[in-house]
Amino acid sequence: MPEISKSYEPRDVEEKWYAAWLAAGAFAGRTDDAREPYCIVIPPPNVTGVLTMGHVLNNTIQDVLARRARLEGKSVLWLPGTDHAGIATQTVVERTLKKAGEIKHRDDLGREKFLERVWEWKEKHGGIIIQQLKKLGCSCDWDRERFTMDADYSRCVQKVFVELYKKDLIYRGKRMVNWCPASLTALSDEEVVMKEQRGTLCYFKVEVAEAPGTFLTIATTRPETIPGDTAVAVNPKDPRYAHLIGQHVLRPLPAELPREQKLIPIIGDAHVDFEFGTGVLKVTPAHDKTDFDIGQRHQLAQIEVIAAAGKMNDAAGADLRGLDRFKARKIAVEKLTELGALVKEEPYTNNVGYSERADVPIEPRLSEQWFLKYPSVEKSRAVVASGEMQFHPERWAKVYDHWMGNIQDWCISRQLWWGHRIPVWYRGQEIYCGLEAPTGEGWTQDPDVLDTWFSSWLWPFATMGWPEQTATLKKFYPTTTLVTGPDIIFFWVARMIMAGYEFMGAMPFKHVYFTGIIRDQQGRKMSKSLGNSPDPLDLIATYGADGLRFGIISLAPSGQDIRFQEDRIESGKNFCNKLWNAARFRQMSGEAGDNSTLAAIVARLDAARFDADDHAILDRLLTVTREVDRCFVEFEFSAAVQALYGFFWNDFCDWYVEVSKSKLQSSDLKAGCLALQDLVLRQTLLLLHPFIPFITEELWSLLGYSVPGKFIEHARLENASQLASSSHLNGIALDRAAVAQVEKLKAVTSLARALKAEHNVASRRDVRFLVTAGDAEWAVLAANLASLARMTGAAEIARQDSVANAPAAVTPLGTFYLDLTGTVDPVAEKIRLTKELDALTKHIAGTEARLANKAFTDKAPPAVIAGAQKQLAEQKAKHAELARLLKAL
RNA sequence: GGACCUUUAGCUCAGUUGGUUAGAGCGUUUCCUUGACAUGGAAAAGGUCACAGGUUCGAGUCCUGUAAGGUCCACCA
Repeated sequence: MPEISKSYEPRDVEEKWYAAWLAAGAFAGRTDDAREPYCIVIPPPNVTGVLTMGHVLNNTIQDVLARRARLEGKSVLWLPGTDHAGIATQTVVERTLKKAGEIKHRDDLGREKFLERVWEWKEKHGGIIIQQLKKLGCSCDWDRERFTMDADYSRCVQKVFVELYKKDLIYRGKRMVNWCPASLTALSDEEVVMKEQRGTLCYFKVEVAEAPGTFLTIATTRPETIPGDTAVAVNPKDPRYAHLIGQHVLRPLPAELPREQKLIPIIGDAHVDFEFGTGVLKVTPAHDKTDFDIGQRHQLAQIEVIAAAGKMNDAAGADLRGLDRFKARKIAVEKLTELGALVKEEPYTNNVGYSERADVPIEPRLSEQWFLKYPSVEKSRAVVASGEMQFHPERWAKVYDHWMGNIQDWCISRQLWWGHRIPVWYRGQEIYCGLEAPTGEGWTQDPDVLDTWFSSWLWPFATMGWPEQTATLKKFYPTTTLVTGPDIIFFWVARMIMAGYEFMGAMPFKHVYFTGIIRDQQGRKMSKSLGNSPDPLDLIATYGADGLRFGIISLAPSGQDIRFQEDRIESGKNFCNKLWNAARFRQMSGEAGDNSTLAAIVARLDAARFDADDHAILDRLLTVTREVDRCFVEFEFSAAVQALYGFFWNDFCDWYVEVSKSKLQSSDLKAGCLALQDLVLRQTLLLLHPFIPFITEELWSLLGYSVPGKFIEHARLENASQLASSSHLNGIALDRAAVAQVEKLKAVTSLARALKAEHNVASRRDVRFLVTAGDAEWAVLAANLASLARMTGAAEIARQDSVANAPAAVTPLGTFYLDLTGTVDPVAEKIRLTKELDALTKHIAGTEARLANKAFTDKAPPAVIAGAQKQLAEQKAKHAELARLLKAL
């Protein structure tokens, strides 16, 4: 067996094992066995993307789940892939080509040529994030990697479109949509983010045509759309204006129009809030969603004044024509001023919709688009509400339910080139929808493509070969767990559920785990533009993939946003080093580990020869195993990692390994002690493996725990019960008294060390402790004298009947005196003891008061009362001893 | 406007159905290279659990309200 080096160097180990796992086919999802399936489909990252901290968190969790499931003996498939990410990718490629000076606009290339370039780009950059996921250790079945624009995947998308079209769930209509003037495409409501914006509220007056000299004042944030106004609306219950309904006003712009063309009606509509502004609303049905609705109710004309790219068109009039919409806003105000129509301007803050991708204000615009009436809504809503599909944390179920209850039709067409082309053809008034182009002359296909999410929503089954009833679908659908961020609960999760019911007749996953959002120290979301995100690959280079994984999991509490702290990643690395060195110590202490199964090792352990420390560490091992178990059931990964950290560092290394150092001197105790170390190390490696797969695999191998030629990942050398229930450990009769005894020894050690530290001899290893103790207490101490002396750095620990004039500590196993004749400062010692005594006196008073309270003794459960009584007795005993020491000074 | 979340040590967070003297990591202070590990060991300092009421023998934990911060949804020109 090769010698374990002094410190852990992740790089070589990681590369070696990843290659070995791939070579062994350890990640292959198998359909040819009878084991219980466990399946995760990856949230497909954008094909042109690079790994972010969000990906690290999300994919680490998925890998943890997949690897744990493998260790539990399940048949695991983690299905990977990437998303074509319509707008994002098209924008990136177009921008790059522009920068290179190749084109001014994608039209310069034309659709076919441009798409060729996007595919080239995809081939060149598409694999980057996949390689990065491998560096992180992700155990995906890479042979099954899918892409949302693969030929057969595209086929699924088209099939789904055609089916929904035939069910009349997909329809085309001229509607008010969110138009992105930068990308020149429609967007769904989910792709629009509201941003607060400081602007101006502009008040202008219009004359009532039927009553010259009477003016109405209107407040607006968008004076540039005045040429598109086709009415003025007031609330019919508003006493100020109700009598004017049915009359007309003269719209001030475009100024050049003749009077009769400026006349627009005054209408009454309940939507108008008479508290707001002046209570008079200008109605622009072609450029505002609410106004569009009002226009529908009153059959108003729609005058479009802003063209697709956000520039004013001819209808906007001579003054505004050709101007950018924001420039036009200023000019419109100037024009109103010239006309004497401007009343005032005041600063105003309101919310404006922005295109999430292009980050420009969207323009509500009338256009011909395809819409989807969501299918299987009720089932999808009910499955979450009933708890049949579980959200973790549960509260996201409410958010989901609220959205499902207020669901709006989905605008699925996009005026882009990169994406799935809409399978619809036109010839004159004829429309044909089908998988293949219709036969006959003169048909032209709809130029639009589908929203990226219209392909993503099929991900859980389109990746498995649907619509064929493949073995993969049969074995792994519905999948087990989806791990994703709550920010795409509507974009993706909800839609996948609906698609699952509509096309598979079953929910797509049983659990959805929502990770937190990773933020920087100031609480800002990590983003490329802010430059506040560390590069995960740098972190891997510095701390190792295991260190990064351990760190990110440990700082990710379930369901809360995460403040990133690099020192937690560092502590992940340190933990790996600790694990490494504990294994090193084991290796240096004696022959290589036993390579039989854990169950066999346990069977050979001679429980009768366990000492108290053995019982104590087994007790802790059992506890942490069960705790990790619970954490997996409840999706509390950071708690699992913290439990393992505490167990291994404090209970095993700081105590058990330290006390072992004495036992290893004894030929009598050595074998048993090493066997127990092996047991703990094996179990700990198994429990840790899902979180830190590389180092655990390496140590498992270096310690000789492998069955020859196999390793943890694919050997499944030990079956599910190993990990899940620790049933093999349940067979060992743990001695509770021994466990309690070790707790006392730990307390004694700590108090003795503190005593030394307080007297500035912490580092000396030649001090003597004198102990006054009862026979029973001394018996315990005597049995552990060697390790106790080592742990406290004492040359000797000796029993005495009484000790005078020495600093002392009252411990659960007698009073310890520090034998430092001549160096005691009675005054300081007196102050120290008095302080301790005072604190204790207060506690005793508190406990006594509690026990004297009849209400307490009547109503509190007996166990609580007994506990208080026991506590009081202990406090009093300690108090008496302290008082005696003080008196003796 | 509606809903949800958060508020505990200098920082980031735990704290299971209410029950001894509220914990961890990092940071800070002091000491230590003792034969796994200085990526380490030992000890210590540091908290009126946001605030105000209430329920209870007992509240960090349950209820009501308030404040601050955050997220999502809707949106009034």
